[in-house]
Amino acid sequence: MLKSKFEKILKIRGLSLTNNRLELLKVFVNLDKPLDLKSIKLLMGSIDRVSLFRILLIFEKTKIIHSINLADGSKLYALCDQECASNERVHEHKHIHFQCTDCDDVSCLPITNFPILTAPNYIINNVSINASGLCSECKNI
Amino acid sequence: MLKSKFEKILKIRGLSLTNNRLELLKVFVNLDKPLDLKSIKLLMGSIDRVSLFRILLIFEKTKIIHSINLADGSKLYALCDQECASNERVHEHKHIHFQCTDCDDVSCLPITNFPILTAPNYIINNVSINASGLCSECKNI
DNA sequence: ATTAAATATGCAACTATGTTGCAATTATTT
DNA sequence: AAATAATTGCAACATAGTTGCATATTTAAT
Repeated sequence: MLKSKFEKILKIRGLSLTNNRLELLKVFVNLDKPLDLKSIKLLMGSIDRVSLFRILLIFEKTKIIHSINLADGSKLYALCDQECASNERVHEHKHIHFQCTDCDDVSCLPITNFPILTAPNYIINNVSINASGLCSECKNI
Repeated sequence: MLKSKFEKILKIRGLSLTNNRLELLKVFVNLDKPLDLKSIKLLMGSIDRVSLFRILLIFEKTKIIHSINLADGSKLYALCDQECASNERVHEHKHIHFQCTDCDDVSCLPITNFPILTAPNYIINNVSINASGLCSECKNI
């Protein structure tokens, strides 16, 4: 029996194959954009709240997804790209999360020169940047 | 009857003088560092939860304080400095919130050159930066 | 294929932050 | 000092997130 790409993603990380996990994984892969809990709940149908939280947790631990805390206090969950998943150390993101103030969509900014911060007498190990404004689609409307 | 500096801060913003408001203001002014809700509750004694939230809200609206959403999802409330309070437009912060991974204290980074971000096809209006590492006190221990 | 062991699920119950409506209390105004 | 306006505390609610436990499902072993 052939394994789907979803089943492979779980198997590689040593996670057992369950309906809930496959369903949640499909939601993330098919939509491929950061989602808040409310959207995930809607898309997941009748899963138990606790089970959902537990799967989100284990997906985050095994780097299938990562969570994003925006500057406005809202929280999103998003699929990890290759860089996320391959980094064995701290789950650090050298990308910038951008929220469009028009369409509310959150995406990663295509930025090459991640700013390097220095401050006298401080040792800066981690920098997290969130930006907002108009995305490429909304700026032309 | 002479007005205390706390009473003046409230009066200037057209807020009526109440014990709760004066007490909360004193907490912020005397400690002068970002506080999470748990700490504020402890320091405030027997105030009702709802009243506390309402005062935090009105303090934020009148720019006595601002709230900080850290990259780890935690939320802090902190006194505004002059720049915050004088800015009539969006309550934008051209400073960087820094959390020490050793002592957990949150402070503002003394940074002069706030990085300017550009990305092709995006209009970036607001940039929020959180950093972590070792503060000036902990790095020497 | 069946069974045993390991794991995941759903439920009840709990904590924390945050919100709304309302009656009682406290500030401010006249 | 009285009338008006604003604030307070309470009950009740909503959402995010957690823990313990019995039941159900998956996986591993026979």
